[in-house]
This record gives sequence, structure tokens and C-alpha cells, in this order.
Amino acid sequence: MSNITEIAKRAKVSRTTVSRVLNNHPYVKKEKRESVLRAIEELNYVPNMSAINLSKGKTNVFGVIVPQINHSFFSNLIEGIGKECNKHNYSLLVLQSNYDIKKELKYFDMLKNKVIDGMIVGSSIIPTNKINDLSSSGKIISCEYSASEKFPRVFVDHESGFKLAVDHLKSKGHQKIGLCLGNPKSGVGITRKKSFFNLLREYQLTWNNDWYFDERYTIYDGIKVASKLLDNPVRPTAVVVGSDQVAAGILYEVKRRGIRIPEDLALIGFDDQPIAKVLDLTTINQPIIELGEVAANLLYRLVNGEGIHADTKLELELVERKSV
Amino acid sequence: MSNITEIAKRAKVSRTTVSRVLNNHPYVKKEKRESVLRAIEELNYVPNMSAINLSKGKTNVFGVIVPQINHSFFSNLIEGIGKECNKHNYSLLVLQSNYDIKKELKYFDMLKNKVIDGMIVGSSIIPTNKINDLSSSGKIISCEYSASEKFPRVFVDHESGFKLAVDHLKSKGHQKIGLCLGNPKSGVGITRKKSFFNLLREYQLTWNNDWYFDERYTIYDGIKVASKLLDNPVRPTAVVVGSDQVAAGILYEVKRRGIRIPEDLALIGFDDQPIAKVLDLTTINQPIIELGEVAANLLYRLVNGEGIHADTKLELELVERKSV
DNA sequence: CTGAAAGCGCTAACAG
DNA sequence: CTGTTAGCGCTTTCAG
Repeated sequence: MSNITEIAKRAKVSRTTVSRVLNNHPYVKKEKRESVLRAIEELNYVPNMSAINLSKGKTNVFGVIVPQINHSFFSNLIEGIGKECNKHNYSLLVLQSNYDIKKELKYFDMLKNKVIDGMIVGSSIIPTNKINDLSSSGKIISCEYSASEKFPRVFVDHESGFKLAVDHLKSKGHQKIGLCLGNPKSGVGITRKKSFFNLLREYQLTWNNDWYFDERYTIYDGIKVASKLLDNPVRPTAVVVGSDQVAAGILYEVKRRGIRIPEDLALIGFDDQPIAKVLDLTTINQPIIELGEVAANLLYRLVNGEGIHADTKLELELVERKSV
Repeated sequence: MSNITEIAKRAKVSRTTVSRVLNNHPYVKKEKRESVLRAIEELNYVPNMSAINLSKGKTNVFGVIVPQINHSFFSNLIEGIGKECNKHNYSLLVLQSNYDIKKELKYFDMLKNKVIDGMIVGSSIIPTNKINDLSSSGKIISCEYSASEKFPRVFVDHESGFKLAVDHLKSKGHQKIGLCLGNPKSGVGITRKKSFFNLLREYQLTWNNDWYFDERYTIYDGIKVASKLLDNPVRPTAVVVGSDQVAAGILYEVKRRGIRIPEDLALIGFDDQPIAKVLDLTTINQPIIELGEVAANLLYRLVNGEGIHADTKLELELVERKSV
């Protein structure tokens, strides 16, 4: 494999000139440039990135830490990050931790080691006090709301997501709105529940404890929820459901009983999963790919010396279909 | 950031000795070793990988080319590759091509550029004649059956997978079987198509060109396929579908129209995705994570000079549920 | 516009 | 066991 010296010899110029041509510098006489280009062609020359990296002190590689890859949130996040990296000619090292703290720490060393120019933390379990030290390792962006404030974060605004749903129902005249959640104790669950009941109070909506369900995760759970809902003489006119799967189950059972959607019961799901599209379910979508893109863009700007905001919130979006 | 020279000075030894300590060479006097270790500690020294890479002529990084990441096949593949890389202390560069041939070629340059020590091709659309040239670029493993024989391949035995599906249908008495594929020009697509039509001939099954569909990827596509299928007076009694997503769409629409599954139409999907479980869809499962692991393992051995078999086949398995 | 020279930080053959 | 020396391949002043 040829190197810059051979090119220089063959083109009868100095290595410096070759380097200039390679880096598209101005101020190289046309003939010399062409001569170099010819030599490059003839010798089938390819630059050695390790040498360039060493010389320039950077690698044009970003890393992203995720516990696993085959998980819809993370694979979408990586997709977004990858896209944005592509735009700026960065490569992406995918660092899979399985939530193993040792691995995570090893990955952060890559910043110091100059393996990567910057790191995006998809999710990490390194405790806050330790992670603060890490911030000196290099440029870091976190995608977790709960992350240390030591480095810039970008995350989805779950609170406003529920507001979006309730506001939409309210605007359609609904005053009796039920709620169906997944795990009420998870971070997202707590936020959602709190957010919903705040709105309930604020808007002075009618409420009935029979309209609340949690620990519902599957289509089948949805079917059972629908039964309970319909067998109760006092019904809400709409239900906010924390998952499209569950909403699909509710929708299925409700329709099976000949009750019309949205006229008799309106339904709003979460996540815009494929099934929501099929069932024409109105839902709230989290822009995960965009989350990745924004994170990578911020990192790019950070690495290239631009100032960036400490926190970036992404809004969720209402996908209007036919269940409301 | 300190370097090896500073360590050497502080520890009052030569840079070579420092390097030896760093690389765990034997034959370093205990005191010197400790002295070096102390200096490293005190100066907070971290090796610079670019320099090591340049010097050693390798990077301990593998690359994997995939069209996209947020796709169950590829995210599982990457998951498997990542796991195996972790074992051998390799990092993984995820190269997203969107099936853009220029990008793919650029990625292959990374081999020559010494950015990566080896490449795993998840899927690629570079034509065979061109890809043959590539084989001189470096160590390559392909996960596509259709790939050039110039480099070792590891793949799921799609041929036998389709045989599994068709045999199963045939054993249930089906003689009119339709086919619905994704990208018919991808490696997998070509193989599947060929395999299917070979079986068709071999088993002398009835065939009708209206029973063939391709470029179908989503649930939504599935719904449209179902419409076409049902609106046609001449129907197959079963359909082999290259993706559970699409099969789910078909199943949904078929049921919506009051047609029974499997009595009126049998359906067999591919990939055993979660939705297949929910819908009780009979499907063919591919060991994709294992595929990734095997590919990475082969590449590792290839890069480290071990001889490996040219081709490795992984068997698929039939997951029997209620759609056949 | 061009080239000489001094790195970037680390490894490894060789001689002792 | 240890140090000297010569690279690895490219970039970047600096002086002309």
C-alpha cells in the first residue's frame, strides 16, 4: 500500500505539496496538482486514517452508549444519530453496555483515548457523582432527563405529551375522560399520572375512580379494560391510553360490541406504533429518531466549538386519525 | 494530556520500558514497572489510540454495513455482532447506507483507510462484479447468501426456510400458495423468490401471477395486499409472507372482511416478531442474533489469521401457531 | 506557490 | 532485563 512519500517521489514534488492536494488547499500550481492526482491514481493511493487522526488529534467518530440495540427506542435513537453523523461526515461507534457499569466506564475512556471525539449517552446507570468526573473526559451529550446537569441533555417532554392528549379531547367537547396507564411507578408513569390529574383539576373535568386503570400492557389487557368500562353504567366519553397496544384492544372490544368510535367513545393512544396506523387510532408520537438527530447535531456543534443550550426538550406530537 | 515520554522521564526509564509496561511484556524489573505505574497514575496518563493504531497498523474496530438500523433484522444482527465484538475487545462501527451505493463504496474504503480491521456486510446492493474488486480491500464477511463467493458468507438458510414454510402448508393440504416479499432485488429477496418457485415446480403446485407481491414492508402494505388478494376471484388457499409485519396486515384485513384464518386462507410469516405472537401467526424464525455473533466471530478469526470455512449456514425454525 | 523540518504518540528490531 | 534507534503516515509551521 502506497504512502504519501511515494506519491511525492512519483509526482516529483514534496510530501507537503501532496498533503496540500489531498486537503484541497488553494495555492498549488495546476500542473503540480494534476501531477499529484495522476500519481495518486496510478499508485492506487489511499490515505491512512490512523496517521491523519494522530496528526490532527481527532478521529471524526462519535460513540453512543446504549444498554442494547434490538429495542425499539434505542434502535430508533441510533438510526437518528447515524443519519445526522452521516451528514457531517462522522462515523458512529455503537457501544452496547447491557447496563454493565464497568463496560460503561470503559466506553467513556474512549474519549480520553481519542478513539472518539464525542459521546452520546443513550442510557447509563453510572451514578451521578461518578458521572460528574466523567464530564472532564470530553464532549458528552445525554439523552436522559435524569442525567447529571454537568452535560447538555436532550429529551422528550412527557408532561406536555399528556397535555396534548387531554387538550385535544377537551377541544372536541369531552368532559368525562378516563385514564389507562402501564406501570404507574416508572419514571414516565409517575410523570404521566401527575400530569393527567393536574389537568383534570385545572380544567375541572368530571371524574370517577372507575375510569382509572393501570398495569395494562397488552392488547388483551385492553379488551378487559373495555369490558369493565362498558359494563359500568357511568361511562366516560373518552379515554387516554398510555399505549397503542392497549388502546387497540379497547378499540377492538368496543367495536365488537357495536359501540361507535369516536361518537360513543373516543380513544387516544401513545407511541404511534404500526398497529395505530392500521386501526386509525389517534395517538401521541414520540420523535425518537429526531431525538437522535438533535443529540448528534448538538454533539457536532459542541465538538466544533459552538455554544449550545444546556437542555433541549422535544415536543411530542399529536397524530390525528379517527378515534377522537 | 501526558504522553509516554513524560512518563518515561518521571519514572526515569526509557520510553521503550514504558511501552513494555503498558503492553504487559514480561522481562521488566519489578521496581521499574512499579515506578512506571506510579508515574502513569500521577500524571493521569491515558494512551492515545490513534498513535497505537498507526504504529500497529490496526484499530481493533470492525464495521457493519446495514441499510438502516431501526429494522428488526438489522438491529438484532447488530446486537449479535456487538456482543461478539465485546468478547474480543473489538469496537463496532455501524455504517448506515440507506442502500445508497455511493455510501456503501465509501464505507468499504474504510478498510483501505485502516479505519476498520474488518467489515461485516449486513446487506448491500453493490453489484457482484464491483464487489469482487472490493475483496482486495480487506477482510470481509457477508451475511448475504447472494454475496460474491470471493469472501466468506454466513447466512440463514433461506432456501430451507422457505422449504419449511411451503412443506408445512403442503402437509396441510394446500396446493394454491401465494407469495409476498419485501425487496425482490436484495440478496435475501432473490434467494427467497428462487427458492419458492423451485418448490412450486418441484411440488407441481398451482400458480397464478396475481398471487405474487413484492416491495411490501409494512402492516399497511399488508392490508393492501389482502384487498387485492380478496378482490380477485381466483384466490390461493395460503400465502407465504416474507415479513410478520406484512402478514399481520393481511391477517387484519382478511379477518375484517369476515374471512376465516386458517380455514379460508392460511398465512405464514417470517421472523417471529412480537406481533406474530399476539396475532397467533405461524411464522419462520431466523436466529438473527446468533447470525451476528457467528459473523463477528468468523471475522475475528479471519482478521487474526485463522482459516475459516467459506460458508456457514444457520438453520431456521418453524414456529407453529394458528394461522395455518 | 513550494519544500525542509519538526512533530503527533507509540511500537519494535536490535544490540547490549 | 533495558535503552537506542528507526520507523508508522500525515500535517503544519516557517522560511523562502
